[in-house]
Amino acid sequence: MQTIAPELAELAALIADPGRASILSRLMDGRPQTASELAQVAGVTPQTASWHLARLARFCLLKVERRGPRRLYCLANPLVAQMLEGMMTVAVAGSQPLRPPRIDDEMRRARTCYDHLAGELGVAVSDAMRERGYLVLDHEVGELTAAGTAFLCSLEIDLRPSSRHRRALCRPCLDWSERRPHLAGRAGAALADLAFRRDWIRRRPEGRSVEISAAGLAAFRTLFGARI
Amino acid sequence: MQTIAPELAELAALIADPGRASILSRLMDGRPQTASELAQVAGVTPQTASWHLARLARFCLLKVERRGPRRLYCLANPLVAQMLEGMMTVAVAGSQPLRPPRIDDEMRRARTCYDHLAGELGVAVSDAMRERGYLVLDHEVGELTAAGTAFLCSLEIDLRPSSRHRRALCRPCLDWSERRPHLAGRAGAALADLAFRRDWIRRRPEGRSVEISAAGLAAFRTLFGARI
DNA sequence: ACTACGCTTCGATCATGATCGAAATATTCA
DNA sequence: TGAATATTTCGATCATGATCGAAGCGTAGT
Repeated sequence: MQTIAPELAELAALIADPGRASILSRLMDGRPQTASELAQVAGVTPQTASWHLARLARFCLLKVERRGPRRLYCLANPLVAQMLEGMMTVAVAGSQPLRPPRIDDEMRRARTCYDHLAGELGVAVSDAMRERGYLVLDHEVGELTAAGTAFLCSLEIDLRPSSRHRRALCRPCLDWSERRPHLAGRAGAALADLAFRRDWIRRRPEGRSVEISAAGLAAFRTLFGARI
Repeated sequence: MQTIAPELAELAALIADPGRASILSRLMDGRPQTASELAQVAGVTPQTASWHLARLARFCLLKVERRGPRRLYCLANPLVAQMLEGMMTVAVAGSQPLRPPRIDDEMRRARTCYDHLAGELGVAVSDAMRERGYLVLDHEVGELTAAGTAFLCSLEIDLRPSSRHRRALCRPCLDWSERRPHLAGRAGAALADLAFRRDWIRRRPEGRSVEISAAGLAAFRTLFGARI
């Protein structure tokens, strides 16, 4: 019986190293990062990181872009991000009984998940939108209502599909720190984009977590009705 | 920065062994199987398989049910199946350039993917339903149209949600052998269930692949318009 | 209670691959 | 062209975990 089990094992082995897992996890913030930065994140020397990055890129998990003397790495495509999403969801569930849930507070509070909001912020915004009837969001399925579409349009959020790749408008993404679904898909990405543009949230120099500005806190509370 | 990278790596390491990958891949057919069967699939001795199974079960990737002197193992929950789906999709894409795509012919022809149809059959049926306007199916998003709902109802397919877990009615699952999406979710599961009940397809004693009966071939062609 | 069978635990062996120092390569800027 | 910096390649070392034989355990049937 020929199956894809060998390929599956090969892929898993690629993620099974703590250093590479850290790199992939870090790249889930969607921003291209240099080999040196990723070496630091992984807690290994640059030459070791280089070896890890080469393996990940050879398997097309990573895309590399040469910018001057440095190389910027990022996840190869949304499929990889979605796969990691799924694995993280199972990972926290599976390792739960043994390990105390030691998650960085800033990370839990607010972060980006590839291209959309996650953490308490992401879940709170999604919950609020659901309560207002803008959204139907489940562990497996998500749908933006007419009212929700109108609401997002009133915020000048562009929900038109990109020409390149067709993407789901609205889909759930299981938040691994909150263990509840939050909004992902084009709508989630557009919302995060808006939040950055209006300076509601700012990327912290270190890590995937984001800082909620005072204006952002007010906006999420009043505009969305988020309890945060 | 505390992340879930360690847990992610731990989970990946669990799948990274060829034997365990074979076991997980095999269990994707949705049927509980004994430790001995799985040992044979993995190509290892029973005591080695036992060790693998214990590790998988400890991480809650597998559920075990004691039936007499033997133990039946199956995937712990649909989340695990969906994660493996995602990994397989990336795995075939990533390892493609190097490896010749040596996939078992029967497997490619028709198989089950956890609870729905896959392979040429699964894709052909999904394509046909799409062409008839029953279905909108994309790499990321799926929707059953009113006509599609009516069609499935006319086949006496029960689309009511199960009380236990809410599940998506209609979602795409990327077929790793065909590299195209096929129908999954409650609708896909119900359709596969119907196909088994009407003896359109039969499980082969060995492996995950299914055999299409003569009646099945006729049914898929005439009822669905599938080119298969 | 005894036997048969499926499965698991223990112990020892062995192979794969992660790591880093040292050195080479590539790119930009002066 | 030469210096500075980022990154990769090479080589040697070392640790983790996969494997199977042997033995132990638990369940079902006689």
